[in-house]
Amino acid sequence: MATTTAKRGRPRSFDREAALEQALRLFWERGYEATSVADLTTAMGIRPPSLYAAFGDKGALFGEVVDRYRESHGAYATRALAEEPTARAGVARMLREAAAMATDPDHPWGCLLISSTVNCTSPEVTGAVRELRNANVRALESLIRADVAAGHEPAGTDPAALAQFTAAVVQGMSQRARDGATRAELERVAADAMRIWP
Amino acid sequence: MATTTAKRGRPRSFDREAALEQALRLFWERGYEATSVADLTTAMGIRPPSLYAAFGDKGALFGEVVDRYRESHGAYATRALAEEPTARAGVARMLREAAAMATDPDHPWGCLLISSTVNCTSPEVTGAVRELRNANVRALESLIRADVAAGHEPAGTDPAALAQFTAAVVQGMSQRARDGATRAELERVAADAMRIWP
DNA sequence: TCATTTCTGTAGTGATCGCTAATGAAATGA
DNA sequence: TCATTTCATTAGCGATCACTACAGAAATGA
Repeated sequence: MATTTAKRGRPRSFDREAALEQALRLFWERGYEATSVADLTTAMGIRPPSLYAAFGDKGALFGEVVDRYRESHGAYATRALAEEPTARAGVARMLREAAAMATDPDHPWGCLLISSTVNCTSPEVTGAVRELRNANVRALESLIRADVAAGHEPAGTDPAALAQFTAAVVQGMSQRARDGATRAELERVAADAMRIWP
Repeated sequence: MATTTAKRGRPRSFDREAALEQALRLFWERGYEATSVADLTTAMGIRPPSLYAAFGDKGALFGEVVDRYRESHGAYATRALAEEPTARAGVARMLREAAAMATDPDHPWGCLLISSTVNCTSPEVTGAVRELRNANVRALESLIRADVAAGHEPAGTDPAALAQFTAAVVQGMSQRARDGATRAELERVAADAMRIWP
């Protein structure tokens, strides 16, 4: 594994996790393609050979950044859907927290999974992150469908349509945050979006 | 003006409008930054000096592309809001047509004004197009406000919130289209979004 | 102590970026 | 005809792209 601690030879002189966090911030703010390896090494405080030895290449580093993002800043969505008693309550909480996350002044605005691979020339990178987004839509649809089957939602509920609508709103909120929309404005968008539930 | 016909000297040997349309397609599909001048000259069928003589530089060419887009593929939104009798009817039509436009197989998916400058390193280009988006939100808010004042919408209507919500949905639909959402799926999103109107 | 292993810093690689100098070709007006 | 004007072509500018060969430095086990 890339994260195992070396037992022999000269030890790494930088904090791998701290360097990864710097890379995450940079990719979040500028996107995959617009972030150069020179930008990364400067922000991470290391030289190119150290980056390549520790992370492979730019694409593999971005892959680790995506994983780290999903387990940290992006984990609120999975948590909201898993912890709330119904899909409806989960989506409401997810949208509410998305408004707060996307406008948090402590980190770049918007969602890394949504913005960082827009206009990316690498089909592999673009496709991998797109697949994560589309998988999230399918997972949400399944969650709603299960809730309808269990009688937690009205029989007229359309799981696919609700999932698509929710995805569009979340992704639109991310873009609006990048354009300067405030947390209050996006919380209002989130609350309005919930009114379409049957 | 850049569009006036030359009266003396060797005439231009290519169709400026046709070349501009090719540039529009490329910028629409790949975004501003990921489209290189070499890509552009190949698609436009000209050599770099001809591009620079006719359009200035890459940024100016993109500016003309944006203008052309707003007057062609992007004009449906302004038309919808201007031609329908109420803001509500205008927004409903705009969202419906946005679903069709964003998934039209005859051109790149999504909206050029929304996607082409995401992750762009030029503050001028990014800022100019962001301002167009934000101006559209403000214009929609004013339209709704005027409609409320004229009694065409219920007194409880919140123009700013409705404009933000509509902007988020439109921008989310563009992103979903780029991820492969179908016209029918986005038309359903558009129809659902209208249900939040009072 | 010393060979082995792994990391770090210097200094690049070839490719591509946006852009342009220089020259010749094709039109005009006089 | 012929000077003038404008465009097209070739070729290449310096800067930056992702990435790496190489050598020295710092740890290990024997």
